[in-house]
Amino acid sequence: MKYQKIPEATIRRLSRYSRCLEVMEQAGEEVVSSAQLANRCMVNAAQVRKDLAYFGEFGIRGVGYYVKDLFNDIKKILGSNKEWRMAVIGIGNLGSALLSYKDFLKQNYKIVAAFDIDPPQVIGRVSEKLGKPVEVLHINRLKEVAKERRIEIGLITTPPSEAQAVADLLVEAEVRGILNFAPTQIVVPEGFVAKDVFFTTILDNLAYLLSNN
Amino acid sequence: MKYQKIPEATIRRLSRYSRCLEVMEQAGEEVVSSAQLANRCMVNAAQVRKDLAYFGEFGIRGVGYYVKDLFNDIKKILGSNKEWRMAVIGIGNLGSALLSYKDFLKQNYKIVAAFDIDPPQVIGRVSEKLGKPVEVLHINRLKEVAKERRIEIGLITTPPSEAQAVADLLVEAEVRGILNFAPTQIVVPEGFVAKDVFFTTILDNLAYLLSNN
DNA sequence: CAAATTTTGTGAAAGGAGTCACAAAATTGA
DNA sequence: TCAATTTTGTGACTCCTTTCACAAAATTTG
Repeated sequence: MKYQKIPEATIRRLSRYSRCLEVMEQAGEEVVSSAQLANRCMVNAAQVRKDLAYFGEFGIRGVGYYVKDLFNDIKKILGSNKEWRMAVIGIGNLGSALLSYKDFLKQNYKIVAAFDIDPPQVIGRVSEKLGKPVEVLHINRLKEVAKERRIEIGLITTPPSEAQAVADLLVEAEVRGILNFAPTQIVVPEGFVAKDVFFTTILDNLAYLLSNN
Repeated sequence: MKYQKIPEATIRRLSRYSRCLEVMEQAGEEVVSSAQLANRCMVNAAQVRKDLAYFGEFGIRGVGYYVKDLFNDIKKILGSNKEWRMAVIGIGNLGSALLSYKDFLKQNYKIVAAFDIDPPQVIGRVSEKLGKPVEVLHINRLKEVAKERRIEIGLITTPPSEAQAVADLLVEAEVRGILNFAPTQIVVPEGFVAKDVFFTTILDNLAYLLSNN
């Protein structure tokens, strides 16, 4: 396992394999071949093996992969075996949706704080749907609370005009991971990671495919 | 402009260029060079020119691109110049969020219908935030209403267990574009387009980057 | 009006990612 | 125990995407 740059596509696929393996494990399946896994995930069998090869040898020749072990190994690779503590900043519609997104969020991603800027009807409101209730706090408490609750990921759901300012606050609070839902590109310093989720890009993509088929 | 398969990455970047150009146009900028545009979008200048070259010649040598014209041309390419009429199926938290997502949705993507299965507290409820109010209807009216309101894109925000069934309904109703937010892979026949938005994949990606830096 | 400057459009080169094909390793069965 | 079978791990190949580099076209300047 000598070092190589790992393609982002590989990481995305690992996440997919992980989802499949979870289902298989729950279904009581014990062993899976690269061909079977590939089938379920709609990819090439060699692709599955190549992706895994970046990180080591997980299979047994002539047999395949032990579902349970592979599932754990992939989670370890992705870092999704640990619990990630997240904060939502901007409690409008999308922020509220995320706060009660139980069905969509895997158990290891926990929202443990929520912030907004002042609207009195929001501050202090409590979301109880996801395990422990989460109280909405004023944004000026971000730094203090981030430390206290060991927050590692911030979800930005403010209007675009505020997104970069919020990102700066998160950086200051040493929250190293940012997922930005506002339709504006976020910039963060070295050592931090920001991903933009552009809703519009996805729709534009769909529109293009619909227009040209 | 002879035919070539256009990479999906190109389409994603065009959407990005489009967003930048919109801002530039509003700022009153009239001309932009590939280098400037590339800078703003964090890509290579040759990349910008190559991407555009798939579709024709839009620039003037020695000058650059007219912001307004290029913006229009790209919208035409993407099919985002026309109005797209959408329906949300599954009015839980995420569905509700989408219904009032004004800030995040561009003007040409309009939600003109909302469906759910039976919960009486939801059916008949009206979302007014986005221009015209949208009443939540029972899912069994999907086919009829889809035709009536000329719906072209369906947004699936049901629990994962129902997602494929809803997709099948949309196919039956000849809604050709599907954006699926449920964490399960959707399959549609030839001639239809389905995109999955896996929230968890994005978070896994972030977790990986945070764990390995 | 011609030389200098700018910037596009594009062929060629470089770099990555995906697929193929097969040796190596494990198992099964006679 | 050994041949047949299965399936992994991986080098080689192919295909696709990005970057480079430069001729061609337009503008600006003296």
